[in-house]
Amino acid sequence: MEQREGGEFPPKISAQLDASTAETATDIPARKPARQLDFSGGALTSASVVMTEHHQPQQISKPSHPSQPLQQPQLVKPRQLPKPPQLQPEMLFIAMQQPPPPPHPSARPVVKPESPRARSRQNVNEVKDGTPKKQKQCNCKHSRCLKLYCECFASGIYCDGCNCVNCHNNVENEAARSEAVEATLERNPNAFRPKIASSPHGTQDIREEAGDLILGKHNKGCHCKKSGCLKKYCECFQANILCSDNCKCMDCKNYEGSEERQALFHGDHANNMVYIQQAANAAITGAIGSSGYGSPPLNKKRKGQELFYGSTVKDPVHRVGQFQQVNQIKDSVPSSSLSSLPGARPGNGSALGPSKFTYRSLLADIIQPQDLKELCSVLAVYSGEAAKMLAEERHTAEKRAEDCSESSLHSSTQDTHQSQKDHGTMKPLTDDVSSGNQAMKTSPDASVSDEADVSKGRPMSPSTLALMCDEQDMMFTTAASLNGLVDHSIVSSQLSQGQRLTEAYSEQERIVLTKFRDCLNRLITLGEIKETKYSLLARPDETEVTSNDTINVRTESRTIQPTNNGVAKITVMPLSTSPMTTAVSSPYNDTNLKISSPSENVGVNLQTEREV
DNA sequence: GAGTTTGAAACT
DNA sequence: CAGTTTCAAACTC
Repeated sequence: MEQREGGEFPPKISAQLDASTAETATDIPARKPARQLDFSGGALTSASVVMTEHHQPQQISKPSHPSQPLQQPQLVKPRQLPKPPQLQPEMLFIAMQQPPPPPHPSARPVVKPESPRARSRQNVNEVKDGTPKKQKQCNCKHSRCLKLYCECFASGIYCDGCNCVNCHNNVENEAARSEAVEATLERNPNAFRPKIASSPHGTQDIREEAGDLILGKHNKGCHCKKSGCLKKYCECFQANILCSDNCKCMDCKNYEGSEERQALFHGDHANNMVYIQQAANAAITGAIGSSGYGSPPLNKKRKGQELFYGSTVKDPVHRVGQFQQVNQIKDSVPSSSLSSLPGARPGNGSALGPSKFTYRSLLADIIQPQDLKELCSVLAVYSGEAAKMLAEERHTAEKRAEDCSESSLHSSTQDTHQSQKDHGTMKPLTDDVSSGNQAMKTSPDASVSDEADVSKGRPMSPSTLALMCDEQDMMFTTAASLNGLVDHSIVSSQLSQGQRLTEAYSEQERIVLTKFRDCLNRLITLGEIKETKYSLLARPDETEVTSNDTINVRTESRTIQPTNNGVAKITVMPLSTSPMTTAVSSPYNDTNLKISSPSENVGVNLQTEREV
């Protein structure tokens, strides 16, 4: 209710008729304060002019409308179905013009969401899971929805279906609305521009840096005093960004490394990993807006808790914390460049889009660029050696095949017998093969015999070959050929050179992938160790391991499935949900490695591709 | 759901 | 620019 004012003015301040209050009380249509009225005409012009040059220091560096992707969708109010369709294109257009605000006063306020609150909420509502959702409605009572207090207005959209009173933020009151926009722009040319500085590079960078911290920076900064910047009162917090040097907050706890902040995210949420992963996924996909993180598990703390440091703005702790964040950002990159960053702060440099959460890969410290290079080098070497070895073996096999062809007739019956017997022991053989190049040792001529349809004693069709993308298939044929079921002299003669090459590649690939798998397994183990460590640290109430604690050394199933088309999949399914996501690209053309985490809660899906 | 708290916006 | 008031959302009960 209108405790404070209602239709009454503050008793003591007679002359201080707030324009909006007066207007509200009297219901005078869109009348502006004297100042605004006086300049409305010229102000407009001036405002327009200003718009073209209103670049703020923080935003100048973004000629490419960084936030555009995020905001564009916001401009189209989902719930506006019944409303003027003609409006939306315009808004969209204006959105495109974002940096230079609408040149004409009549131009709808099209502007971008200004209030971080509005922005973040919108984001939440619209992009949470990639599916637009109904936007929250405002509840304005005294602003006629023509001031930035109103989320809708601040977002540059018409009110529609809101719970507001005496709303003028609609088509019917376009004139008043336009005036309000002008007035608002006059006061602050950036009023409708995003408050959170975003990446000048766009969302793609969000992906690229998903493994590290993703930062945004409030252009003006917050001025919180009592919330510790850990409640939604704080614009930074609401936008899920850390406070920056732009902020003038007191007792800020919204900085990287803040215990209170961590408690909020990890605290009583046993399943905090889910949130981490959500954030990671959000960052990766870039699908979530500034608050797409949803509602972080807010620990409803008591007031007393918020006064821990008692220090004022930007206390040393704060600065240290923020600096830590910077360090972490740069961690995955040669760290030499960061330590000397004067006043390095979150959001400095290439501030990324309104991201809400910062996630850092558990492997960030483990995997270094040079490691990847080395790995690729090793794999390349293996590949080369494998090729060499295969060539030799093939050569030997062909020789042997010639020799055997003479005696094959004699032994065919015997071999058949033998093969049936061996079938019983084939499993162990298969297992051996799956673990490495063992198969080739046990069946030197595998590459040759593989290409034959053993059961029918004739060459396999290309389609059949293509189907042989399963390791076990290869194992089977390998084993079968080993048993001499095939008349190599006949089969080999029918093989095309291309098929041979394909098989050779398969073997080669299998060797490389096996090595790569081993490497990944080690990597996973390291990640698990780290995760376990962090999991323990994340427990607010348990700083040390007790006898009841369980340190999860999880097991996972890993399978490797080489295929003939040059693509192999290594699927790792950890029991936990550690968000491992690392993109690996090799300097070598023939080893293009991808490690991704496509599923939300499940696990890691490691994919290895080789461009043949 | 009502009342309180909070901080941005608006204003002086 | 600083101080105050207004406002609506966030929060608490």
